[in-house]
Amino acid sequence: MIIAAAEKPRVVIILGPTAAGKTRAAIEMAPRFSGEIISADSMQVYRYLNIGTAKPKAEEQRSVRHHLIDVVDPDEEYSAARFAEEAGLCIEKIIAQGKVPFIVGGTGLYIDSLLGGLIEGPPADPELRAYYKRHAVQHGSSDLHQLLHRRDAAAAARIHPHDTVRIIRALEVWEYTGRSIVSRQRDHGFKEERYYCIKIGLNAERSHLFERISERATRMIQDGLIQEVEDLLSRGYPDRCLPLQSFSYRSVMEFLKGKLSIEEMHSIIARDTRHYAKRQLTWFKRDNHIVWFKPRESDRIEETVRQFLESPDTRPVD
RNA sequence: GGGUCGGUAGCUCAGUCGGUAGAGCACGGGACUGAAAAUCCCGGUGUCGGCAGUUCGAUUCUGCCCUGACCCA
Repeated sequence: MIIAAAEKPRVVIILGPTAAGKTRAAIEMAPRFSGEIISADSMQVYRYLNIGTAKPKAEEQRSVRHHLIDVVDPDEEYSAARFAEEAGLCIEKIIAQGKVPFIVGGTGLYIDSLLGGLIEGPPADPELRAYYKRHAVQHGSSDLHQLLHRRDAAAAARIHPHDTVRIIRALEVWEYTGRSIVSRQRDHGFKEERYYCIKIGLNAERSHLFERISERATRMIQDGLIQEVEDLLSRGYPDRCLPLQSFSYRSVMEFLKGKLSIEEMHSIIARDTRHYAKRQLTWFKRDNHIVWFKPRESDRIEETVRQFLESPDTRPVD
């Protein structure tokens, strides 16, 4: 008896730095291939954060089915692991309907953990994290790094003494499993390959991208970003909660406290967004499976997606 | 017209008792495995306003010019 190898689910990924035109491209492409969109954006999962996260507008979300937008409240926790799990379920459902999943977003870690899985490890322990964070504030992050060094020297060697977030995660993994986070990372490398995918990268010339970022910041303010923040605060969400600490929102709160003029607020939002775009590009650059396009190259993108969807399931050669 | 204080990196400024200069931010590069729009690391990119003088050597001292702010007329 011959057992045919089960084909891996086919998914289309659209990724790239912020403001490169991913949303637009996705809304244009998905209907042509009877696709549904799964947002891979760590901020668009939050309800009520619409303008500042450049969430697709209501009518855009109606034109194509969207998933993993507005799934948690702003004071809830979300994580790469949860994303990978939920996005995986969405993919199953979409494929069961004979449709094509389009994963669209700029959160590189989310995309990689969906495609390649995360290392085995304990979930976040908020109390433990708060405890170590206090320690770092009182004694300095280097002191916390010393503590990690005593328990898990291999992890300490790979994590910078100032990188509090990673020091804490390494300690968390150590305490729950008694094993080093690095021994797990070493062989993992997001290599799992759960899906057969094409990665469409969207990017523009740096100067052009920066112009788009500045224009978008202007538009967000015109569209009512300040009101959005006031609404969030009046709903009772504390300004400390994670999504409100993200770049578009924290500057608005500084403005509301009178610490920034509106012009300063705009330029700081634009600056922080530029920095973010650069970090995203650094993340994506090391992935040589991405096929890069400029914004507005719909025809070429469509052609590439079509070839991928019609091709037999053979992995492209590196 | 006279006077005072300025002109140094993209911006704000420091500095050189004469040996061609350095901070913050911007900007560039990088890391990243359950916080990732988070967190962190590395990098100075320059006719020192212009021209002349003194000097072995001038961004630094002198003179003139240009230019900005302020003050007096």
